[in-house]
Amino acid sequence: MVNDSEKVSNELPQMLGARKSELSEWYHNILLLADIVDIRYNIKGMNVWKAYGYQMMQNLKHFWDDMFKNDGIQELYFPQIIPISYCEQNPEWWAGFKEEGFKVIAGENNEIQGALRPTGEAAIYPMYALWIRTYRDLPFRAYETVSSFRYETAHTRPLIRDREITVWHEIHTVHATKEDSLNEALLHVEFYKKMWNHVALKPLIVEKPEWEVFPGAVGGIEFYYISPDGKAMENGSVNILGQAYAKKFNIKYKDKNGQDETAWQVCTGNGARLLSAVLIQHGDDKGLIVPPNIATYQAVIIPIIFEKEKEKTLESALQLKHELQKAGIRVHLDDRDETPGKKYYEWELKGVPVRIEIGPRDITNHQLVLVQRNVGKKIIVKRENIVGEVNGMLHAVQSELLAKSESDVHKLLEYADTVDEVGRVIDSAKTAKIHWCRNGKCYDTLKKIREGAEIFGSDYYEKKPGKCVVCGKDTENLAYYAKTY
RNA sequence: GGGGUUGUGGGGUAACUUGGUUUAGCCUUCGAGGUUUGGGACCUUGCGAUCCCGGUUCAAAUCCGGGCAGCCCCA
Repeated sequence: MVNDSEKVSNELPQMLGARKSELSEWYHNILLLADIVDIRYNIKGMNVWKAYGYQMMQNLKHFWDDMFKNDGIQELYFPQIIPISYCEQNPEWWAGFKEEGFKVIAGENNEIQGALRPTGEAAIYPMYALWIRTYRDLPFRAYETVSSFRYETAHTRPLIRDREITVWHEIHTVHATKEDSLNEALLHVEFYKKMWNHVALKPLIVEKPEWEVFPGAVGGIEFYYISPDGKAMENGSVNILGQAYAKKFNIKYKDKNGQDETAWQVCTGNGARLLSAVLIQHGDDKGLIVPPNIATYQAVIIPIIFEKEKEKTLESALQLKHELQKAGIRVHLDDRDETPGKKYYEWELKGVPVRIEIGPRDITNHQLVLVQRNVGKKIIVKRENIVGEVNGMLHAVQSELLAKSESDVHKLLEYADTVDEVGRVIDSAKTAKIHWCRNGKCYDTLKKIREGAEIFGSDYYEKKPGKCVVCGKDTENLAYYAKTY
């Protein structure tokens, strides 16, 4: 095998028009150029999924479909419109969404028929109340994958904050006891860990501050992505609902003695936002790097065509494609009549993890050239070993991306033990790790340190004796403070 | 929610300040034909734009108002 690292051009990426360090512009440009979503649909906060991007999203969806269903969680589908009668009967709930809610108007007098679901509970829980009758019906575990609609007033960002939140899954489970519901929540934390691992991302797993848990609920565990600019992005949450919703929606069951009991609930949700974190985390100055697990194409074959041997080369390339497909590798043969260089740049921009070059020289020597996208490593392999070599390279990309994500998170966290230090950490585009006594006053003090920054949670696992960064009180609680998306 | 700012072919831009010889220029992309093809090929040729509605004016991409959309900052 030959090792021949590619030179990285110092020029500004021609197609992309922005470096990774100019994150906002980079992200904006790449969505369109790499065919993820087209943001030019003329409704604020609504985008068109393009085939290349949508396939990635679907690959991710298939992962969660399998994971949930293999654990016995059934998939359901509820209507997108919540009846207006429900909104009227629950004025408190509706008040929370009145401004953020899309209303559905129809009929001769343009009456409000309902609202596009801003969240699933109002569609789902009234039905749960009908379905759940006895302890034998519990646990009841179901999920759906749909869109949610919120008329965001703050500025929208494609896939991160949209008015139509697409490919959004939410699990809603119902249990007989508090203990059962807590166990369920722990299971969902494990689900999400697996999902993040699948896309080679290292999450920060935190407990919500108690006042962000809505009244009556027991608690919440959230997954956060820390982006290269040090900002924190909420990206999946597990809500331990307690009995708050069950009481409101009248979700009861008869126990073994025939007594009515109120149920306990858990819900979780996340969607396309996870893909946005994947794109942002793994991309570089050349474009995207898509983790092989969800890549639309895991490998792309570029035939090196010379006029004399054109047919022979294309035929070999096609054979290669069939062989790789047969081995279960998602592969694309780019047989367009363009120069190879142009194709290299395009597929690098689109983030295909492995490139395979096949030309007359390779055919003669019974070899192929493989290039690994994330590091630019180029190797020559024997033709007969191609399936193993490609799979090996795919595994390498997947694990290298994960390792990089882990080290990046590590680099972006900085412990601070004074308020001044906290400010300095934020100014250096990082997330501050601090001791915090969980007191609201100290929380508010910190909120004033830097505009747009706040404590977004406490480490779910790590505890360590120390003193609150604000008041100096003893605490074992380690919290995170950052600007948030 | 408040403030600022921008809108010109698919993408990036020039002309806008001072309204008029601009047939709205350039780069890129895209189509056709040809020569090519181991890191963004070349030649010939072609298609494609002033966000929408209204106002001022002899005349509007250019000035004014509103709408919609984008971006930035603040809540």
